[in-house]
Amino acid sequence: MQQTTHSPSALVDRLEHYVRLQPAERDALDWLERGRRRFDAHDVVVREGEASDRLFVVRSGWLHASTRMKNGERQILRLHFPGDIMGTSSVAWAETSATITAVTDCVISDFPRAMLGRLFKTQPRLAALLYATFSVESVAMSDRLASLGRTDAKSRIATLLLEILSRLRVTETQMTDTFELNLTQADIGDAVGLTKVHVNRTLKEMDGDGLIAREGRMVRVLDEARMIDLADFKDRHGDIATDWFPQFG
Amino acid sequence: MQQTTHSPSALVDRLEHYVRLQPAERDALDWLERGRRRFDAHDVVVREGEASDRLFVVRSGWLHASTRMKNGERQILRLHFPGDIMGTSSVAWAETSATITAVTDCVISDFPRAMLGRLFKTQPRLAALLYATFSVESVAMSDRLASLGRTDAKSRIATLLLEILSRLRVTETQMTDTFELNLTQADIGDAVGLTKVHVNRTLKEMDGDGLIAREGRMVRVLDEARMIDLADFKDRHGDIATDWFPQFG
DNA sequence: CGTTCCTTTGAAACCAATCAATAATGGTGG
DNA sequence: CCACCATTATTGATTGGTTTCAAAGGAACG
Repeated sequence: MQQTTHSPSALVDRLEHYVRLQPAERDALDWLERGRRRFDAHDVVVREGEASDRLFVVRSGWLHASTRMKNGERQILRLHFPGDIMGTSSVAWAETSATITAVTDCVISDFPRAMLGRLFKTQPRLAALLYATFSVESVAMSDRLASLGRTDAKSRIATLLLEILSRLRVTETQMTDTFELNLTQADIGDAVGLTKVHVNRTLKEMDGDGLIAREGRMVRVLDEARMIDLADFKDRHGDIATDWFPQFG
Repeated sequence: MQQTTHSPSALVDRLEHYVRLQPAERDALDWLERGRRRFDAHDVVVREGEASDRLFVVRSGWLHASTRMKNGERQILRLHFPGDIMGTSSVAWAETSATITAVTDCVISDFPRAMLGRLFKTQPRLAALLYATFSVESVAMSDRLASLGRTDAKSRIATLLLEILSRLRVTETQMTDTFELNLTQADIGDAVGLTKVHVNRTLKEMDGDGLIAREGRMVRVLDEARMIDLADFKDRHGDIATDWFPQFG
């Protein structure tokens, strides 16, 4: 089970990782997390193609966004962790573009997109911050695209593991090199474009290489430097530029 | 060569495809396109890893954003057409995350990210619109991710061709089923994660199937319905939801 | 008109998928 | 607490889509 933060708002926690927020800004964000909803692992939060004008904030747990293809195969598009905003395609369309599924038991909040409109009006600095974090996500997705398009199985899985590790470290400051991998091997395959069989063989190989050690669902990254080199990994979850943001107030 | 619009601003053109803009909003956008710079085909606009605090607007021509991997391979991350904003990773970092290269001769404008900050403050409705179009791009990238991860060569190339066609139709209203494909087969391979050799064989096969017809660089989509079915293609460049935007003024 | 880039084609090798089956694991109810 | 069931992990043999290597035409350009 994920450890959750003790702040009233996971989103505030995540964003304060980047900038110090004003009380009024914290208030505005807290509004986005008024409603709490609980989901069990494997529950579907929203289904691809459903009408929705809502966005979601992850308070605790892991989820993923996926799409189902005509041939029956599934592609996991992104993983979501505490502090993430999900369902941003709702800002562009009346229907969701992906299915959001709980990976672990989790707690999420949801709010209507109109609330985002109000926030853009009243809190321009927050709007800029949301734009910047969206950009971070977009670049992280580009990294994954390059990983799928131009690297082999071992590198793809290494990229995924490193990305998870990096993202977890944002909200769990005490994290080191071990974490609970809440995904099945089939899930991993759907995330990186491989079959579960080949994921299994590749994990075994990485284990044998001394890159990782596995014990049940716990994964320990034994040689992070070598793995970063193997995957050509770039950590996108460090600091971001905030100098261009409009002044508060 | 691409036909360019005759409006003073390609960005305004593209955004008015979604909402009717106020004069003050058009003015604000025009500011982003003050500086004009011309590039020849194959010129590099910015290189991955370079320091930059600027964003770009495409006025005419095609470009692409790519990244080079340690093994020497290249992945084309996205294509850019007139009206697109490029280099958005500058809103998050001091260094560019991708190399932007001119595919054709082109004209682009650039502006510092601080100008975006001012726009977020003074034009919240435009900020919301930029957020929404960013979301469109992000979903289009998700589509490409699923295409690379879970479909074969023919479907990947079909997806790419349909995406180009769809995007060109946004700014070139008279477009039908024929366009000049300004990419080499090696470029196409770098975009969809295949070798140029296999791209060649696959295009030939699609030609033989009656899906497309080629004449030099001109590509005609002969059976768009079948191609959409083959690629499981979703057109993301239609209308977007604007109801949640804050009121102007 | 030569040079360079791009396209096209063939043969062989390879990484990952498929097919098939067996072991672990975890949760559930009696 | 244990038997049972469903899910997940693991392994082997085979197939196949794509890459690699190599080389020859074509097209564009100065």
